[in-house]
Amino acid sequence: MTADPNAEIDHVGPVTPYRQLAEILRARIARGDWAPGRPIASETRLVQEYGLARSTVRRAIAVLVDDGVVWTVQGRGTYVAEQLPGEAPEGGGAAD
Amino acid sequence: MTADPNAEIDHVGPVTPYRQLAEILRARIARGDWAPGRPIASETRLVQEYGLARSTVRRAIAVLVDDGVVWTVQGRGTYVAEQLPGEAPEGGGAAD
DNA sequence: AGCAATTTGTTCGTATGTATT
DNA sequence: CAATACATACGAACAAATTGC
Repeated sequence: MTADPNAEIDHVGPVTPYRQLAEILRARIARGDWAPGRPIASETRLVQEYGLARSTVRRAIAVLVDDGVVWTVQGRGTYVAEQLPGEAPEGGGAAD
Repeated sequence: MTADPNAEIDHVGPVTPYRQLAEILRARIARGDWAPGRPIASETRLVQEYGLARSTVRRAIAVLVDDGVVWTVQGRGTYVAEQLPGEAPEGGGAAD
């Protein structure tokens, strides 16, 4: 079961905001909001979009970095991995 | 009697973790792990090193701040005091 | 070369809720 | 009930890297 990419943050339920955001971002990437090799929204942008503190946004992103879904470059941004975890590398051919 | 600067946190004994950490850090400063005027390890680092919650680490540091062993600056770090409590100021000369 | 804007990295300050002792 | 400990969240300041002018 994947998260709803259009979901908003629920500050009441049992799931913490940073976990919610991590799954939302994961869903948005899977949906194609940001293509592999391209940067996702900046932390500041996500702060504004989801009404969370930057530290919370960073925590959510850290989850995805840990999962290999994105990687970050200081001064540049956070990029979607070329090979998403669980995705087969390009080229459908069988090995030699 | 001073604490063992190489000690780890004992979650079983009667001495609470934050007090243990305070004494360990005090011992490490006395030993010279961090020189006067220089920053000690960050809270996050200590959290990882000692397997404690940040709030517990902060509580330990608060003890040392209270004792004048260190002082903290938001956004910068926690610094070892130039004149450690109980230490005579430099220069052996008599006062004027 | 310098400067400003943007963006991520790091750090401490504070508060709340929950659980344990 | 009080003290302790942990997880989470928001806030603020500063540092470092990148980019464009």
